[in-house]
Amino acid sequence: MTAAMKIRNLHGWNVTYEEAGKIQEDLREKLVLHDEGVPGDIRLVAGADISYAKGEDLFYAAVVLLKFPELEIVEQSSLSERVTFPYIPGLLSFREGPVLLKAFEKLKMVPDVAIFDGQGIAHPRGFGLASHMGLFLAIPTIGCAKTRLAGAPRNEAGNRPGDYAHLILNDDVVGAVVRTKKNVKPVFVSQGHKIGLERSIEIILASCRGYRLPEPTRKAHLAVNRIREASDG
DNA sequence: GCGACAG
DNA sequence: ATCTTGTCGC
Repeated sequence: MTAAMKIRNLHGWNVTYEEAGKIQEDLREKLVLHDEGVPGDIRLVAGADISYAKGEDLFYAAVVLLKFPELEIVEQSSLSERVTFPYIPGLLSFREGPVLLKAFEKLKMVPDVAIFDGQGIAHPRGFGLASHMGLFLAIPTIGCAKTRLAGAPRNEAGNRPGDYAHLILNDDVVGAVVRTKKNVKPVFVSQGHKIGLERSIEIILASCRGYRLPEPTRKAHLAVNRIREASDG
């Protein structure tokens, strides 16, 4: 996870909102949207999440690595850092990306695929958080968001776990609304980088254990909140 | 101008 | 995302 550091330094995160949008448009062309480098037999999946107190700029980030398909935690890393970039729909990666990348850099093992709490290409400029992280980490990534940012489901997803409906944006399939649990709102899955949609959906479903959100995301969420409260905040 | 808007 | 109490449903 060290190659990412060079790329990030070349990139630079101190940009205007307009420049950020332009960066996304440029980088989206570098995305690989098919299963490339994704082992046929995945053994390690990563989940990452951020937590912070309202009105505060101190962010806590945590990444957990789970053995797959057992989904047992085998490694995790975390850190806290000041963040000033505001939350702007469509530019989330510029706010949460830097600290998330640092958490990944502290890992000893490299995951076969990483799941992020946000969109992959189901984004206004086709370059959401998961895509951004995938390009910088140079590993397969999947976006698994709790709500919609862009696109519209072609139809309503069934109510059975595993049912899904394609997400359409500008006549393109950019993801899927996936039911991970019966009678519970579906999640928005989209490929981030180096992976295709069908494989992304398969991995998300195989990562669920009775809850709406996949285990990597849940575990990272629990971990980061546990760390934040233990840090007096 | 109006509505939408990941976390 | 965070804050926050109770409440409805399987």
